[in-house]
Amino acid sequence: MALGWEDIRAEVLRRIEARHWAPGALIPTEEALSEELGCARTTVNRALRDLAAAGLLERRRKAGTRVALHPVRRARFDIPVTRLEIEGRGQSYAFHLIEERRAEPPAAVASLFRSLPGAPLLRLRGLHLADNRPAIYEERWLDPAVLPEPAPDFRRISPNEWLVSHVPWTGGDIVFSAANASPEEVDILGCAPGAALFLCERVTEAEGRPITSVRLLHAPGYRLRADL
Amino acid sequence: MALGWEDIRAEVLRRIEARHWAPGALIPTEEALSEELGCARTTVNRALRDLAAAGLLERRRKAGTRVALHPVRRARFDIPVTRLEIEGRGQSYAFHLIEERRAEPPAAVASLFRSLPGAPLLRLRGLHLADNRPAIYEERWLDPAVLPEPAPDFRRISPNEWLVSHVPWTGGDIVFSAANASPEEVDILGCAPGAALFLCERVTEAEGRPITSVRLLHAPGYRLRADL
DNA sequence: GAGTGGTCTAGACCACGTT
DNA sequence: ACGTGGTCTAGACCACTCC
Repeated sequence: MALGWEDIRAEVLRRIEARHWAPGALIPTEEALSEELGCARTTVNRALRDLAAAGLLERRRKAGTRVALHPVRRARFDIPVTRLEIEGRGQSYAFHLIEERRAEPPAAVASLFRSLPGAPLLRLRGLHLADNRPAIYEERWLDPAVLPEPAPDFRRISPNEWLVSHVPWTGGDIVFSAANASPEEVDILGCAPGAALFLCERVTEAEGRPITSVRLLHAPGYRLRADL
Repeated sequence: MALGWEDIRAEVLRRIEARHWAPGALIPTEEALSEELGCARTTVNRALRDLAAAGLLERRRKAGTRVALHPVRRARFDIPVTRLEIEGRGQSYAFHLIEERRAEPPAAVASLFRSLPGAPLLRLRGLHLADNRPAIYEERWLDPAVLPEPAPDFRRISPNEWLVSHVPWTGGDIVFSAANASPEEVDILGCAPGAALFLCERVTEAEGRPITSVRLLHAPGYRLRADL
């Protein structure tokens, strides 16, 4: 015998899909299921917890466990270091620093960082190359407080890679959208005028404080893959 | 006392961020940690399993647990039913069916569905409206085997919503990209010629077999938000 | 108040993969 | 071969929340 929690999960999933338990309906308690299926309640708990995390069940103490009425498709994807993403496609990687200077950020960025007037941020612009062709154009604002003395040489290591391996992050936001290439971006990325570019805007935080905000413009043809 | 697994996770996270355990370094075994921190090994296991799922640790039997060398940013987002997504923004929702017919799919789709020649799929095209303005143009191929008799009326309920609440899914793929609007899409979405559109291509499977493949073109201005 | 899920414990066995 | 993580068990207590 020896039923594992994955077996229990499979059985519960089967009953949901067979509409043995209808959407919105209450399913038996963990204890009842553990008796029926012949395993410990802990094992049932593990299985139901997993299905709830996947969005198929809704659980509340005392109220019990229900089959989700509107099963949410919850997708996940990994955002690797840009260098590894490119090398993972079998291409060679290079980073070209376009600009590095201290500057007053625009109002929107300043309010995000809650930075004081007169305390400039670090402005970084650069280009990630795959097989020596432009792949991603990056515009970044960075809180200089996270930099050590002496500061890293961003001509040798991209801000992306340096940050990932030197500054512990605790969370952040990402927004994906599409944008037509501006004349300057056409120039930098070598794409057609007005080409549709995949845009990723990311704010990374550590301990509740924004560390860096970055705008990543991907050359035409970029695809972001995720699993359901 | 009564340390919970979240306390253990917090302590381990603290040591990683304080570089008490360097990236790539081996950390103590579950048993050693449980003794040091004064809890059961199960509790340590739960904490380390969670950190591994978040991409901060790498675990292998016998080899032990290491601090990830290149912490992967693992992002998650929910893909709700289109109607709920639009209504959630406080806008009114409507769906307009443009086309519904049986047809032989193009080769790429046919091979995906492993469908036999002479067994046509259902071709659906429609427009999701937010506040009576075009929001998402949808082109879909659907395996008619999943439809009941009589078939649902897709003029009243969008294929998206009907599928989510009637056909259990077990997995799938999503690919996001950016595309310039074609003349036909300009016409349907009422956008500028060549506008950059956010494109979502999704294949949904049940029990390892593709059920539906859909191409969703979002009107300009669409943003997909995710959490790190 | 009482029912249900959330978690902890201590011990045990097993699977895997490095050595 | 053997060390490490993966999991199961049985029992217990607690937290939340519905009634």
